[in-house]
Amino acid sequence: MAKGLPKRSEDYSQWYNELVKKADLAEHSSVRGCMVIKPYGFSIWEKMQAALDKMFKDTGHSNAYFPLFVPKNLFEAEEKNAEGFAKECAVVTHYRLKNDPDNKGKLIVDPEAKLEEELVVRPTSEAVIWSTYKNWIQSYRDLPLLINQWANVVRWEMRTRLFLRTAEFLWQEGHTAHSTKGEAIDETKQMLEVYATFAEEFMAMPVLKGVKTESERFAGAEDTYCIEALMQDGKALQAGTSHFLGQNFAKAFDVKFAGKDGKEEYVWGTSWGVSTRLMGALIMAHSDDEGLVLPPKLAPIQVVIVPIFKGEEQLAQVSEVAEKLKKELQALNISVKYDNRDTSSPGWKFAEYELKGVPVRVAIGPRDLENGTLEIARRDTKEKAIFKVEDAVAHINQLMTDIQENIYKRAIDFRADNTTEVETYDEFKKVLDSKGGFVLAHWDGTAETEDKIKEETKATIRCITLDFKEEAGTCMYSGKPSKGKVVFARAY
RNA sequence: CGGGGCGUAGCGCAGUCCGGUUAGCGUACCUGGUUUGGGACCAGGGGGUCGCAGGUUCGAAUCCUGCCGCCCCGACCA
Repeated sequence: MAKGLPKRSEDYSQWYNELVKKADLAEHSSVRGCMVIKPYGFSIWEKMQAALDKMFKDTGHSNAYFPLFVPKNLFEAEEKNAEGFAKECAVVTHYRLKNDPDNKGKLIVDPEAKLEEELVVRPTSEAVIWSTYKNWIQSYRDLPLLINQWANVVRWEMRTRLFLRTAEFLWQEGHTAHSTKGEAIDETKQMLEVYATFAEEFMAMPVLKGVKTESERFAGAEDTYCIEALMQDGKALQAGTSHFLGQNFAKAFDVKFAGKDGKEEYVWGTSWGVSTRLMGALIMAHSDDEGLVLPPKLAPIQVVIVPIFKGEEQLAQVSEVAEKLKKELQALNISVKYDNRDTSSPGWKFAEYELKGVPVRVAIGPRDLENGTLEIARRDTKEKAIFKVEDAVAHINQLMTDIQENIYKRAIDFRADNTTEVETYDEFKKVLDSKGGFVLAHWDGTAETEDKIKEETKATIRCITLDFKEEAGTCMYSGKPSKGKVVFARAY
């Protein structure tokens, strides 16, 4: 077990916190609730970005960038949205500092430099973007408008956790405008599919696709679609959302287009986003008491080669084999690190790369040189085996696929084991307290019932899944009629 | 915003209750040597505004007052 890393079974949340820090993903900054994403953590995020960005481009979207600041009058234009975020907005009220006359060397806010119109630091960009779209859209020929931006946003959260909820976070937000309702809904669903595909194929993390209930819906949206993942501690995590905005923002910002018939109509909108929260999801979906377990497709280093040697001469001999292997793997587009530092021992390196989740480790030592072999270890199962040097490349290449599939399968099995259907409220509570996970139960469709359940059990309705099957029943809480079972869980 | 905790070397901590050598330990770092198939060892060395500001005292990391910051637990949320 990794030095100083708490066990998941003893304290899951401490395990998470420590892992994030020890694996060099991120650390707390001197600013409350904000984090520094460290190079290793950031390179995972970059890999996520690259994969997602390609998927966005492949579905016809273009990137753009809109400002960080939102004038208050713009921000409040869409009332529901403004209301929803009002409690957690950072606001810029002044534009200048000056020397403190009473305290040499210190600065104070210059009271004379008060802004007439306060600027809200964006908690999301609908307001700025829709006020811009007003100028970009005149006719049906300008539609659809398919824009994404990679940006930071600020939400003044009361309680924060590295990656899972920070006051400032990085994300992408797609904002599209369409001429018909149907097209906008299709876009909303398409992007949900993109997210689900990304989660499953790249993060190796199975997700439920569904629709949020009214109380969980994005403020200002008609419908919020989401992907929900299950973490190893049995809590659910919303990993991405895609919103059908109807004409709400178009009306708030007066974005109309002339149709072929010359009639003016409001455009239909969508917005969708995933954030650095995905880092938290990735960590909690696969990692173990030894450290991170990264899917090969997102691992900054896919293969690490550790030489075992005495003296420079031996290192040179080992290096010959190692460098050759490295080149051959790189030719297959596999990222390889050859760690030939003589400043730490092989054992130390083994532990270190396990902590960091490197999928495959190769060790080459004098014994191997004699036998023409090397040792290959996989992070997900901790299996080690000796291979002929000439078989290594093919085997490692195969491992990239195998590990990706194995951890995905493991996560699917875990989710299956932790998804429970219940009929009664007693059963519901028992499952929540014993194993957690997704709990499927009948619900009468009212916000009141949902609230009561949340209050009493801390579980929320994660979503009504897209493959929701109609099945008459009675609500486990109120006994009123229900159309089918929805997914409950305690969530992050 | 409530409750709790913490702030002493890069990191992790002891020392604070009960004031008193030159502020200590582990780890990391530097030098030299021996090592290296699962977090090596020996020897030597460098590194501190004890969170900040006042106060009490012959003397403050330690006591008093005020402030600041961060973390954790709750209410709110992606």
